[in-house]
Amino acid sequence: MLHKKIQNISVDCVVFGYDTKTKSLNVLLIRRYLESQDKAEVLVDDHVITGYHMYEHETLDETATRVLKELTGLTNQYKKQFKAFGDPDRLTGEKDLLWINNEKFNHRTITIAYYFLLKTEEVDINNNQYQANWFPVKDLPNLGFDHEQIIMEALENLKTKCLSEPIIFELLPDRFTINEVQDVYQSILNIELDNRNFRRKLISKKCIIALDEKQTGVSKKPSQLYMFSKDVYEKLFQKNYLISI
Amino acid sequence: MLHKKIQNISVDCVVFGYDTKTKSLNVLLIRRYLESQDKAEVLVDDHVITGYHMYEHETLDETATRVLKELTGLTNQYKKQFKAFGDPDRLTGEKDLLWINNEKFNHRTITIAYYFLLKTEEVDINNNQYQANWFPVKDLPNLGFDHEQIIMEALENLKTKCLSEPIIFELLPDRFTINEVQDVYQSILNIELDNRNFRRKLISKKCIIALDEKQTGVSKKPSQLYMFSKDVYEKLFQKNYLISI
DNA sequence: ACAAAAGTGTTATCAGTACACCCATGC
DNA sequence: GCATGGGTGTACTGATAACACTTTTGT
Repeated sequence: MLHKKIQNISVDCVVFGYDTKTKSLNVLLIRRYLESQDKAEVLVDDHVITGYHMYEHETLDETATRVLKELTGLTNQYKKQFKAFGDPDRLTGEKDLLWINNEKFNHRTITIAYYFLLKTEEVDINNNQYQANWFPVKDLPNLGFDHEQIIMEALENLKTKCLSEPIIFELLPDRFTINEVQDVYQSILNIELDNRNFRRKLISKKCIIALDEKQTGVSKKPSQLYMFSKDVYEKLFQKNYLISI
Repeated sequence: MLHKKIQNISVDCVVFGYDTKTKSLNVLLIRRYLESQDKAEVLVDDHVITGYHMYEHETLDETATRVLKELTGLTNQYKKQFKAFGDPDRLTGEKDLLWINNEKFNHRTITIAYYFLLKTEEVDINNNQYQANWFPVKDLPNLGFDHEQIIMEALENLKTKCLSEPIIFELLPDRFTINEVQDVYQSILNIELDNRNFRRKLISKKCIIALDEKQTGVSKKPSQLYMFSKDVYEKLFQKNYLISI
């Protein structure tokens, strides 16, 4: 009883990570692979985001947290419920039908979609059963179900939200350089920023704290490291009601 | 088959309207009333927002549109899906249980919540079966289920959204005064704005068009009427990526 | 010494804020 | 003629945007 699935409700999770090396915003996808019964033919071989049915006893947030933990082992990551997807035809692609029949899924399932922001280096993708891999949002592979749409809407929401809340730091290591922050903004928003102006603006914030440390192991001028203090941010936060329609 | 209910999924609609007379942001609520079988006792007498089960063949947006139409007769109103509510205990208040048992509802129902923005004067609340009435968001009556939470989260979303999109005009008549717009912002955001600055800012926008008309039937200086041109707005729109964390 | 990325300053323009009085109308 | 809300102008301040060169390090 306690772990009874709700057959027609699932939670799907778009997991965002940022790769500082390639300066790419990535999504964690799992492989969807199905052979015919005689193993002569590959019926389905593409990718999906991670998700699972809701259990009777869970809140939506708990389901999302459980799904992320199962994939990455991580808990306490930034998460945001951003939209429910419930079109009657959202699972009716040819390969989706093959997959659903094989897995005995409900054809009429609505999904509550979350996105997570996490530090790529905290995830060991080789250490899980799902053949999970990072893919750049700018170059996604073939995706099953309506998952491309879900990822794109997650990204839209993230674009808006990163402008007004300091969630960008969820994607970076605890100690980061100013240029890394700029790179993440540029990757998410798909724009170019002026380095001097950006640097001045960011450093002027009290919640961005310069550390007594520089980068090591780089073959160039090592850059100053900073941290973000959520504590300071929350103490100084005041909502501004700037109407800009 | 076509109209088969999905028993554990509903769409609930927070209907916002603005009363220019009382300068109040209102929510349209329906009465929830239940007597005991011998009619000797009133078991439930409070209010809820409007909602209904999703049908198998519908998208979520279609369900929301249908629910609004049934309550108000209106279609084509601004609507926004803003959150799903799925706590296991969201329908477990004492009166909620009485109500659910009487209506044969599913105890474990998740709801996808929408809010609508509409022009109060377009709704005839006397002309429907639900005993619907407007209530100020600042002075809500007792609400059933988790509907107070749903309304409050809808309001939070509306607060954020009205700062960056011209949705405020959905709440006003087609022809409005600048001061009316200011009043709506003040009601939604619960702040005071400087009239001169607000007026200058609004009039400077090309999508706000002065009409060759003034108010009539007022016992004071009649004010200039304006309209909002969605057309002009969309032509001139450009996203600004102002990072303000 | 060279390559590679880090870091730095000034100016012009625009937007936001604060603030108090006169105006036009209906009664 | 008076009560009511409508409408107006200016000066200050802070933020944004545009723009090119020097510095520091590892190799």
